[in-house]
Amino acid sequence: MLNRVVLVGRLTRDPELRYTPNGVAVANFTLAVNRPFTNQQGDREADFINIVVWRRQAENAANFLKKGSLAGVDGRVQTRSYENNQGQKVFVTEVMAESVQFLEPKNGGQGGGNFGGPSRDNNDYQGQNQNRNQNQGRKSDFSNFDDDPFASDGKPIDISDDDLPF
Amino acid sequence: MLNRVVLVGRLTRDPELRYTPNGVAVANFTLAVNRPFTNQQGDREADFINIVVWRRQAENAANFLKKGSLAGVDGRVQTRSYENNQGQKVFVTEVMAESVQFLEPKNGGQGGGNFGGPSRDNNDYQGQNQNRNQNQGRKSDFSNFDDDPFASDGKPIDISDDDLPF
Amino acid sequence: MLNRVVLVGRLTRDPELRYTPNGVAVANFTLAVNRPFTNQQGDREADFINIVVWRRQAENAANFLKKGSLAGVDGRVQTRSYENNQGQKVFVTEVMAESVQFLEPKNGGQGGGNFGGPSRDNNDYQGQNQNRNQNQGRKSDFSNFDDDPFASDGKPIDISDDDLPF
Amino acid sequence: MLNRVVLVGRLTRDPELRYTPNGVAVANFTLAVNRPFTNQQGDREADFINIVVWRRQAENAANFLKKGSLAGVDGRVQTRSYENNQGQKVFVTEVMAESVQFLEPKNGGQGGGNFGGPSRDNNDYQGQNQNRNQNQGRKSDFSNFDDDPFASDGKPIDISDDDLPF
DNA sequence: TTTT
DNA sequence: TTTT
Repeated sequence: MLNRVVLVGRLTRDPELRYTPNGVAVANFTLAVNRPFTNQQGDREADFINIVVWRRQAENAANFLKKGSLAGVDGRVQTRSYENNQGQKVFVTEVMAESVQFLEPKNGGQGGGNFGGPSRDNNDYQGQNQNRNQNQGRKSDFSNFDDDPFASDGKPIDISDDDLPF
Repeated sequence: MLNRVVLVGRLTRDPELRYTPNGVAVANFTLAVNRPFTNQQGDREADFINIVVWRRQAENAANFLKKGSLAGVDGRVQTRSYENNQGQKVFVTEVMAESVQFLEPKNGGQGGGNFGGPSRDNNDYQGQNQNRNQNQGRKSDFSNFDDDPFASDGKPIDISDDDLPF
Repeated sequence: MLNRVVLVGRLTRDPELRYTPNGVAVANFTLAVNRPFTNQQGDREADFINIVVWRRQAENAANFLKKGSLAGVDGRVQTRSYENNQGQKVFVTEVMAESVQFLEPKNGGQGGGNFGGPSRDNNDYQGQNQNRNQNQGRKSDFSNFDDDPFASDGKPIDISDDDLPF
Repeated sequence: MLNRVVLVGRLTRDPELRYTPNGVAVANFTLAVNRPFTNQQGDREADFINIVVWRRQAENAANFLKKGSLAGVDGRVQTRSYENNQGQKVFVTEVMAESVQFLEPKNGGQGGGNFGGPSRDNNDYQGQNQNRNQNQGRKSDFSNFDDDPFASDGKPIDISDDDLPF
């Protein structure tokens, strides 16, 4: 069933990176998303939405995002519950990010790096594209960067899993 | 900042309709949205997402949706907090629905009624469309229904606020 | 960069299924999505949005959807261009569906079957879920169907790739 | 019926601002949205998506966005057709933006201004919020940056129609 | 506290 | 006809 969320906001704190017993990376952070309207007192409020990311993207988030970073998230709303130390059931609603976009420019550059997206799917998608885009020939040229995924000239960079040194 | 959620799922209970002291209608319900994947035990889980709707749409939801109804929601993620009777701060994340779509067929019909969308905006949008669509002339012909908003021939129907008898 | 579309509408024609030279399935169909407002003449118009689906989901679409079916789509907006027989460049905008949801009830049932979602990812997601949901234990039970993926009792069914007999 | 698009990308040219005979502002621009995957040649392609905005937001777009600007769009997919000078029917698919977010930082600032959202609705929403958020009182505190589009007291700023000097 |  |  359809379940889709897209958010753009700022991290309220540095991402927390952890590993499951099986060694899978998970990162948590909170996105403050300003509301497009003001409340009765004329103040602009924000929603504070908890984000969870897994695997490579969790590590990317931990490496590239920090408190205050502007980020975009594309994912799903998920709910779970647990019992707290008082034995009460606590219900949690959070966003499971399938892709995280880094929107903060670096070094006065024009910003807009992006990481995330399915890693294994990559090949599937390429296969698809190979067929659909044969008449297209339009490409963007994010060329010539090596180890440092953020070029010093401030150009926007899309960081796919394959480009990253981890 | 961008904050958009789209869900399709089933109501876990009848909507609860209330009125604020100022007489504004608010409805609450929970949408069970089945996950597209199964867990390690091979079970398909669901997310249980709390929805809030306001005003006319709240009343429409109360009138047209019930436990088990298939519904679509387009809205925003919102968070708030309150203090419970033990003096603990409880954080709540819910979806403020801007439009609710009724996806349950009625009377063996082919379903797909839709209500919601901005009521006041309607005129604005019409003004826009009047200009943009002058070359279009394509319309959908879900015609000829009168009082019963769900035509007996099972044709899909969009129920705008203006069509509804309240 | 973020690119997300979610649609619910009805097929204007049966899906067209084709195969690329490499044997990859592609299906095309058009979704008529009624606008939530009426035009100046009081008519409700619709948008006719071209959808492309790949691989297993293309075959599912061809098998389970037909003209008039109510369907949901979660995907991306894509553009491409080609040269027509008059040598003119034609620009095309369509939606590449990543998941397609079947919203048409069968046999007077309460509808809401869903197919699609990443096939290979399935395992990744399960791995994730195995960790996140250990306190959850909530499951939905789509049990006991065999060859015909649509149970005769009209229960809603999520058709994952693995469940399908192809 | 559900129809929702969210995009983040860069303008390929300055927005074109026009006025209808009735004096309603309309702006058009194209958003280049880089794909999250590379094609078979290893090139990263982009989708070039045409955006239409109306009224105040059209004027805001014309004033605040230019070729190369990073922008977010929340809107609907719309289709229309017209007859070209050769008498051929041309089909057009574009995104009608309901809100446009300015994501380009100004003068090395921390970026993320946002304009758009319904103007008339503002009051409606406030009325709603007045009731829902009485327990909230949380505001976001992105403090200590000055340069301009961000107020000196560090308050987060969404540029709503009312705040703008036109 | 969960739907089909 | 495309952005960074």
